[in-house]
Amino acid sequence: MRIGELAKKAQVSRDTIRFYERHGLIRSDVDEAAGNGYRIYPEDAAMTLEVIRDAQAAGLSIADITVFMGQLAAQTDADFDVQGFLDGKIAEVTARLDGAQRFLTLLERTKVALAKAPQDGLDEVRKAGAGNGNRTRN
Amino acid sequence: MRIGELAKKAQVSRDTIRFYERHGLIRSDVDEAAGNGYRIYPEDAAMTLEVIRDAQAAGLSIADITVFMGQLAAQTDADFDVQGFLDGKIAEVTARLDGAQRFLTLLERTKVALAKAPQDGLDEVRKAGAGNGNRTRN
DNA sequence: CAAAACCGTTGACAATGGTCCATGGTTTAT
DNA sequence: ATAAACCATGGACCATTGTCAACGGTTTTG
Repeated sequence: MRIGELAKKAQVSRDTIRFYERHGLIRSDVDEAAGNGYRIYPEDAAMTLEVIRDAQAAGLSIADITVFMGQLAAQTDADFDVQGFLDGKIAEVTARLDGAQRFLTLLERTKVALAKAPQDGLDEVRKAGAGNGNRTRN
Repeated sequence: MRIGELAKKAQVSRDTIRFYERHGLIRSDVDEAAGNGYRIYPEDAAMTLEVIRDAQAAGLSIADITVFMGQLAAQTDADFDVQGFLDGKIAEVTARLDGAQRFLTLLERTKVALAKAPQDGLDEVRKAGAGNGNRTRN
């Protein structure tokens, strides 16, 4: 499919797709049949873009995602510690997920407290504070 | 406490603290007693820094966090739709959390698959694809 | 067929979140 | 008392993640 269709399907801009492509996250081939220089993107590209979105939500950088995609595509690099890389990322993402979850709880508590007592009454929230959204460490 | 102590306690650089302060996320007062220009940070600043970390993990921008902190500090702004803001952020964070969770699942599946079949055998993972980490939409 | 919509490439621009450096003063440890 | 460690301020600098503009060609549509 052409870039415009993909962009619409995946809800990202054409420029973003090109940006990802420049960084090796997506690939396309020039349509040799039609002699225009147009590029054709594989069907699964839309799915790839979803994975990228999720990976970004998980806090991975473009560089990280590129590595991960490389492994998914079986670019077996020999002497690159995939398990190490994956373990590292799993740990990072888990930590980030915990933090995000904690913050979501705080947001929700704030909302309730603020709805209840429009002017004040946030002290409970403030006291509960940073911690305590199922915290384990500390 | 002084900036160095806070930095150590919260595991961020002094520069980062100053950066946050410039953006209104943290505040400090000049120590008037001691006539040096040194600044004193309140005890709860370390906790604030933890909240900031969590909020960032949840994908909020510094600007967003500033607004949120303002509300927590009861900077009641009148005619600012706090509930709307909170609802919006809760929705955003929830979505991000879902995406991150999905990606974490993918990471874990990849790890297992790759451990099992060092050379290939990623097709199962690839086929399961983007979706399917408890997805609701689509 | 003409206008509108699309495509490619290149390179500049921008916002975000920090980090680093220079300068000059203060405190603490030896 | 002197060096090492700390502090403040200001501004330059950096990577990341896109976005936009310009230019020229192609396809689609009315």
